[in-house]
Amino acid sequence: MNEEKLRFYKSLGLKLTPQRLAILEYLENNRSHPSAEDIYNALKPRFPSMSFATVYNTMEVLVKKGLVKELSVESTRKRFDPFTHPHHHFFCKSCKKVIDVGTIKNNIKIPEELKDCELSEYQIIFFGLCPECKSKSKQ
Amino acid sequence: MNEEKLRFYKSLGLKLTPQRLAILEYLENNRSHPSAEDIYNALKPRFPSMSFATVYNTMEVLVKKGLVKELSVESTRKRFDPFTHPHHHFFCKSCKKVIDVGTIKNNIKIPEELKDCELSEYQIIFFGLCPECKSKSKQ
DNA sequence: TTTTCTATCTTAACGTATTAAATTTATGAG
DNA sequence: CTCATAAATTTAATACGTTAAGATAGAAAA
Repeated sequence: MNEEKLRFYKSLGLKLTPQRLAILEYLENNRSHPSAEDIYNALKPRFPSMSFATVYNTMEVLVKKGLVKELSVESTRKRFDPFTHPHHHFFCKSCKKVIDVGTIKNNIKIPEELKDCELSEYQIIFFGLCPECKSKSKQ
Repeated sequence: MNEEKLRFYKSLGLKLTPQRLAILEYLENNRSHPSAEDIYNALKPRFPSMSFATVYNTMEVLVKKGLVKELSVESTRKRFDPFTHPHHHFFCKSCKKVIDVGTIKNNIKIPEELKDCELSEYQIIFFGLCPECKSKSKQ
């Protein structure tokens, strides 16, 4: 990771521990949608003493800083999205894979019902079977 | 609950036990978005022996039959929606309340990325603070 | 009514997320 | 560079939501 990146993370008020740097590195240019366990497993080899608490703590900080988004595609566990540009998602009900979907052309109008709410964002989630699971289910 | 409703539920192949009838009755004309616990608490007074397993089992059946939808607004617990007409949702990050939003005028085009997927539905979820939590946060 | 079959209940286990306390570490001031 | 401090990590325990298995009860069918 280069100097500029390091300065950037520091400028956010983040203490740069080896574990955090490893998590940041893992997330950089990562277009998957890892669960806490995915992150934990990925870093375990390099940091055998690493705990889930560290993963959750770090991810909470990163979400607050806007460096990562939290997905609500599953109702049993958190999924994180390191790609923060506006986009949407598909969720495969069978294999739990998430597929990125570009922004939807027709821009959504803010519904009348929400005129007194403070809106921060919206997500569109498509549900179904990914190509692999689709063909498996037809056998 | 009237005869017609009973016949309808039976026609779906549902065995009509008192607990199920109570859950169905609770859901009828219910425009909230209960969690399993909400349902459990609502029925506990009438059915002190009722267990969570029964709630989950029944809801699973109802979701399969299409009488209830499962929402993915929270990543730590399930929320159910007994109102199955097409519509979308707002989720308050603070009090976890869900607000219904009518269908969005511009119909969403199926994204190119998903052309090989088998799509079953999509959800649009707005996130932010509901009017109450918004005013509280400004004090 | 008797039999069969399914739903329910209880209990326990599971996966995931969160918390508290004690220890260790990064950082900035001196 | 050393030290003091605040912050992060570790460990362990705990909370929460969900699911599974076996025993029981109850509804439907004959």
